[in-house]
Amino acid sequence: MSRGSGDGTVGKALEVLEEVADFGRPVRFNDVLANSRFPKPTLYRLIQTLTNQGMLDHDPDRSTYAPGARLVRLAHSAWRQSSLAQVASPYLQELSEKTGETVHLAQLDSAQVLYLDKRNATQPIEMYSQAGKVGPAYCTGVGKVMLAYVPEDEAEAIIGQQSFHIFTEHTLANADALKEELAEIREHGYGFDREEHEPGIICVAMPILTERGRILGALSVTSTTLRTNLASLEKNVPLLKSAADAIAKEAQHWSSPDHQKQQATGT
Amino acid sequence: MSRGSGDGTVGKALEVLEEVADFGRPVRFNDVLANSRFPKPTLYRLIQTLTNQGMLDHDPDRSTYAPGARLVRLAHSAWRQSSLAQVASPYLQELSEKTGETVHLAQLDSAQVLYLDKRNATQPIEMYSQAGKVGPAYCTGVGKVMLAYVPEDEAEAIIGQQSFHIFTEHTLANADALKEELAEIREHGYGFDREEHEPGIICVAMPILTERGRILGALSVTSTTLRTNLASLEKNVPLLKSAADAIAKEAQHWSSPDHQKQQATGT
DNA sequence: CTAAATGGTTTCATTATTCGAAACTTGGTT
DNA sequence: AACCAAGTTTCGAATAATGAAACCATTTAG
Repeated sequence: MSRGSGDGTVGKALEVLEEVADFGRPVRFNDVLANSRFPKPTLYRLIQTLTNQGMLDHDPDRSTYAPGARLVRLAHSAWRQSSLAQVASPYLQELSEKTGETVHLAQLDSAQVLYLDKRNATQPIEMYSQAGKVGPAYCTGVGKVMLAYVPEDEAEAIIGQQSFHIFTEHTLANADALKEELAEIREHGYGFDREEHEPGIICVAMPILTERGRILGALSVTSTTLRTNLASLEKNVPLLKSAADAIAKEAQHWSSPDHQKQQATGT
Repeated sequence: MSRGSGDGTVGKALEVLEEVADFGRPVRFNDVLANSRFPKPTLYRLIQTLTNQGMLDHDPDRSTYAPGARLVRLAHSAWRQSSLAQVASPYLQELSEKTGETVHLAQLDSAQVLYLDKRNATQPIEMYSQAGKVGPAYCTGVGKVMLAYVPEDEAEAIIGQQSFHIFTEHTLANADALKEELAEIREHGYGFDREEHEPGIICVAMPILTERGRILGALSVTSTTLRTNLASLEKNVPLLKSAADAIAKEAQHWSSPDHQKQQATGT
C-alpha cells in the first residue's frame, strides 16, 4: 500500500525520481546508485527513461542529474487546478487580515503534511517558496486534525509511518499519545499545536471536511507564545470554521478556473 | 525520439498524466479514455498506478481525477535546485530594475519554451503564477535564441514539431523562414521578437551559454510598441549579455543552495 | 418495476518488457 | 603502459504489461 511498492516500473521510476529530488542538488549516477535499492543496469535504464521524458535534466558537462523542467510545467498545471488551493486563496487572505497572524493551507500527501499555501499577514504574498514544503503529520496542528478525520484503516497505516522524532519537550512521543489526541480533536472539531514541533510556535488548526465527512485539507492560524497564547488563538475558531465550511462547499462544486485557452504571454 | 514514444510503461504513464493535466480541470475516467490512444483496461491501470503514486488525486465523491499533490512537492524540490532559476534570480531583479521592463527567464522543455521566472518592474514579485507556463518556441524571442544554439540534429527535430500557427502578421510562417532567422541570431548573438506572437509585444532575447557553447536557457526584456521600439530595446543588449554570462558561469559552478536540512516551519 | 445503457472494474492467456550478472568501453590516474 | 573507476551494453531468464471480452454497479429510460 505504501508508495513505490508493487506499482511496477512506473513506481520504481518515481521512486528514483524522488531519490534524485531528495538530494537537493545535482547528482552523479554513482551517488544515486549508492542510495538505491536497484542494481546498476536497472537504475541506469530508469534514469535514462526519466531523462528522456524530461522528468530529469542531465548536465552532460558535469555528468549530473537534477529534477527536470517537465516537472515544473506539470506542477504548474497541478497547482492551477488544485481545487483546494484555488478556492481557498481568498479565504486565506481574509483570515490573515482578520487575525493578523500567519495562515496555512495544507493537505495530506502520503504520511506527510504538504503545505499548499501560506499567508503572512505582514509580508506580501509569496507562493512558490512555501507551497510544496512538507512537514511531519504527528506534531503539527494541520497534520493532527487531518489525521483525526481520515478513515480508520488509513489513519492506522499513516500513524505507523510516523517517525515520532522528539522535536521539543511537548512533542507527542508515540502512537498511543497521538491517538488520544486525535480522539480529543474529533470531540472538539479542531486541534492545537502546543509547541510540539518548534519551541514557542503554537497554532489552532481546523479540518476542511466535505458534507460526507471526507477530509480535504486543513487550515491553521499560527503564532508565537511571545505574542499570544492558546486561549486567545482559540477565539479564531469561529472564523476558521466558517472559512473551512465555505472552502469545502466551493471545492465540491468547483469545476474549472477559466476554461478559455491560457497561453503564456511573454517572449 | 519524441516523448511518450518508446519509453515503455513509464512513458505511457507520463503521457496519461499529461493528458489529465491538459484538461485543466478534474476529469472522469471516460473523458480521459475518449482522448487517449490506450484501450480501456490499459488506461485504467495506468491511472490506478498514477493515483496510487500520488501523481494523480482521485475524488471519490465526484469520481474525478486531477494532477496530484506529490507533483507539487516534487516540483518544489525541482525548483529549489534548478540551478538556472536559483542563480538567475538576483540578475533578473537587477535587469528589471535597470531596464524598467518585464524580464523573463526561460528554458527549453521538449519543443516548447518553459518560463522559469518573470520579473515585472512595476509590480511585486509573483512566482508560481508565471513559472511553469509554456509557450511556442518558433515565435518568441527566448524560443528562437535557444533554438539557434541547440545542436543541429536536435534543432531539426524540434523545428519539425513546431505548429507554425500564424498568431500575427509578423509570425514566421514556416521552417525555412525560421532557419533563416536562426542563422541571423547566431550572427548577432541575440534575437528579437518582432510582434510575432502578440501584436504590440516586442522583445530582445539573449541566450545563456556555457563556455563550451551549450545552451542553458535564455533571458529577455519585453515591452510594447506603445512604450518603445526595437532599436531602444536593443540598447539593453550589453546588460543582457553580461547577465547571461554571469548566470552561465555561476550555474556551472553551483552545487547546492543551502545544504543544511530545510524543515518546513509552520503548523 | 424492469430493461437497457452507461461508466467503471476484473479476468486470463498472450505478448512484450524488464531484469541483472557479467562483460565491455571510456576517460582519467598513478 | 598498466590501472582504476564511472558509466554503458549484452542477452537469456524472469516478470510485467496487454487488451478482448466478460462482468458489476449505477443511473436513465420505458
